[in-house]
Amino acid sequence: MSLPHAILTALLEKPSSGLELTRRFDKSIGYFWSATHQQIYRELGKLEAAGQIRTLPAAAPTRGKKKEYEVLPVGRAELSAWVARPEDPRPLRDPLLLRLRAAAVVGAKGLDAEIGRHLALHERQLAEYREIEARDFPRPETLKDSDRLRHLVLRAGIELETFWTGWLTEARSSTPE
Amino acid sequence: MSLPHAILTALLEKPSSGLELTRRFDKSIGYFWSATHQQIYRELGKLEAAGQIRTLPAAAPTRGKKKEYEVLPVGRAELSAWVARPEDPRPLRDPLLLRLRAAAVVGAKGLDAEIGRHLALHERQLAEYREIEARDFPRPETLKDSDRLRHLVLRAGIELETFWTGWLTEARSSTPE
DNA sequence: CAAGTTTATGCAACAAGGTGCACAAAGAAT
DNA sequence: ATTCTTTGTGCACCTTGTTGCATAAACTTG
Repeated sequence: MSLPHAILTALLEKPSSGLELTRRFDKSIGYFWSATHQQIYRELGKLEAAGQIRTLPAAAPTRGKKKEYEVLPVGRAELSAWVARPEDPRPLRDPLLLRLRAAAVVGAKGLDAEIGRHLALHERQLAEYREIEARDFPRPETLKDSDRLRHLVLRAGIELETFWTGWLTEARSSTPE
Repeated sequence: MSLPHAILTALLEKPSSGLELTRRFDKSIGYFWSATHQQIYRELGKLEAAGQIRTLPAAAPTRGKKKEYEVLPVGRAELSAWVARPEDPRPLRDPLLLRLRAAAVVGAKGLDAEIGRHLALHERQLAEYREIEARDFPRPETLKDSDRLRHLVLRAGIELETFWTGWLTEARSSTPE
């Protein structure tokens, strides 16, 4: 139930078309809530039908059939209410941890390669987050409220990737075979 | 694509019926791959049709009676192959981080209560993991391979919950309103 | 032993996410 | 000017996960 709220947030930051949203999801909100373009188009249709967003007909800049959406007051109210709505954290669901557990039963043959591969991926993600932090939040103690929240979210990403790289390094050195 | 492998792992540790699996998922494998009983029954049917598991002879076919399953060699081979099969980590998907992001746009009213609630939940989970560690792995340096892998998985859980409690504590103290 | 509870299996329907493909228009290449 | 590519929207279908309900046997209790 979070995709519509992710879209509302993105549209409030800047009115956009479906494809623009898809691209912006790839680099900002998508870091912690990814979505394909089909998901986004479908959801835009639902949100429009529900009266939470509408298309901006006048603002079409030459591109073919492009449709730009903006958030209506009802949509903003819904998002605002959702921010405070109780919702339990999702239980952890990680295939790699499951694989270690399986390896404890059938043997860890070939697992070390996968661990190394994941380690490299997480190291890259961590580096990317750190670049964003250096670029967008050079002076964390002087942020206004909204930017402090954004920085907090980024910190979560950084700390999570830090955990993974550390844990995977440990795992690699202690995996049999 | 991980549920069948979770079930194969659980069945290799101990042949079980559907309901027994459901209960065991609630406390061990379910910590990092949860599943409802309907998911499990459906998957057991598929695995049996695929010839990876079979019912133990003693069981009767009709409704209401217990059916015990065990893993066949084909199933074990599939699980073993899956352990080494490349599979990228899933992108992070966390509604609470999304809510902070939304709060940066529409205001953080009521968010602090949710953060406090999540903090309590994660603290409880962390305490539970630590109890399991103290009970099952009192001397981590003397473990055999299979137990070292299980301990590694538990460590991941502990470190993840440690991250969340720390991050949420920080978030609570720096959330406006 | 009749009635209710617990244990155990399973179907139907739905919601959410994801893959593949179709189609239409604008711009670039030959 | 015709083909090719890119941009942009969207449908159809499939898998995974969840909710609610149905059914049947076994155990419990007055």
